[in-house]
Amino acid sequence: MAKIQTPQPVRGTQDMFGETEERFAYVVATFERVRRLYGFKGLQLPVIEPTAVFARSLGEATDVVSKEMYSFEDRGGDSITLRPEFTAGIARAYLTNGWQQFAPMKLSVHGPLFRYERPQKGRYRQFHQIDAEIIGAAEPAADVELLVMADQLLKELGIDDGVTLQLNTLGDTQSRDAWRAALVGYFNDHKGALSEDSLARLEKNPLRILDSKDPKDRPIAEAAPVIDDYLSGEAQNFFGAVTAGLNAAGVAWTRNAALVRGLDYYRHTAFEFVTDRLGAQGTVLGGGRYDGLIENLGGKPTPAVGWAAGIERLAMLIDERPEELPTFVTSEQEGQEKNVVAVVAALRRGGLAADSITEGSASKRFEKARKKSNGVVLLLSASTDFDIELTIKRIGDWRQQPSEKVIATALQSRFDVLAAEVDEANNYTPYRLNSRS
RNA sequence: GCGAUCGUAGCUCAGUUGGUUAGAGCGCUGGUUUGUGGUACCAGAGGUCGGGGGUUCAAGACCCCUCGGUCGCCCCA
Repeated sequence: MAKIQTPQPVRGTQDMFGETEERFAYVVATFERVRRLYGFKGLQLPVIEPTAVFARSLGEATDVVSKEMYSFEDRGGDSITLRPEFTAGIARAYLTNGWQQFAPMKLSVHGPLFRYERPQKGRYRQFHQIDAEIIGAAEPAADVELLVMADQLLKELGIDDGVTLQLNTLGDTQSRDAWRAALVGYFNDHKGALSEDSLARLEKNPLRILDSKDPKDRPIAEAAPVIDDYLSGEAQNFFGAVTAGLNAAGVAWTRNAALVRGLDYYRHTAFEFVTDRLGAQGTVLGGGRYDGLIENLGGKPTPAVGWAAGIERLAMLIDERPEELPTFVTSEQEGQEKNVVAVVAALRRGGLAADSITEGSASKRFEKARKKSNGVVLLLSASTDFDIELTIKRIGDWRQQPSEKVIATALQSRFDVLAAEVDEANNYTPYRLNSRS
């Protein structure tokens, strides 16, 4: 008989479980809490969008659009793309749902994204981001609010240490275009000295030559025209207001005049929270202002700012998460399964995580319960039709604090007291024997 | 898409210049011991040595191809 081959997972995808999943869930939960503090509404969006949503907004020449999208024709012949980022889909939803009426809108999303890239640490083909956007707000206060929120999120995740906020302005469209033209001219004059990669960038995205890592390019990049010389007075004032706001809010930042973002839609504020703890994947959270995007999708000119952060990258940076384990219930003798079920149900109804073991010998049961528990094991030692005698075992400090017995009647009301007592044991407060009442 | 490196049990790894039946620890399963029960002991299950081809009397080891992981480049969160 031919052996059945188990299909391998798709390259660049991952199955998350245990510690990895705990970290992931913690990042999402923290984000959900923090975004509410700032009044950002949640969103649920489709994973698939018409290909045009991304092609028009990110820029046809960007790597994401030209070679990294999962695009396919569906059975109706429409070109569909698995979303490679959030911003374009949010802008599309804003327009097709007529959300202009709610502007300015503070929105947040999280979920899976797809890019066909070479996988490595912190880079996957299916990856996940948290994302926050403010649509319909032209004032620098919106940029500041998003950055302050990002800063608080990273602090609450405990990863602000070693992560720095790099900030730049790309100016308004006129400033950006003038600067870009100057850069192209400058780099063309130094074509001979540029690396091969940068020669390709000169055609596609000349701004990116500025943060090339190639030592050949560094001296040329460092002597290149700087955006500051091309900023209009308005753009200067805007950037000044953003930095003043950050200072007022106590958010640390550093200017990085070479910081340009990869996607075409960015204007004015551009920023990245970077770390050196993730190898080649230095950016942990990044974003900026994209005042031109909504127009590109057929809407009226609408100012907007936003950022996104990779959940996997954040999850790799946070401290170890203690696994959340339940209280365990087991019995000393055989034939107590029914009462074990009753006790576990009572604990769960009382809001406590609980589980049970009924298989195996008494010593194996206790051993297993001990290992899988949160440190509290309820040992059901005897029972009558009305009473269940339980011993509360606190693993770890049994020498100092002898385990104590509690008797619960089988009446439902009495189980509430039991739940409260187990809750106390879970919290390692001094245990108090509760006499039968 | 380019370069480098690695792949042996569920996990972490050992495996000599190619040489009998591929090992250890942890984990898992069963048992013994103990007895308000834990750190002891015994036994067992579990391996296409990533996959395919080649060299050889003989390949986990050497060669080629391929798949996958990791690290850079690129890109980006």
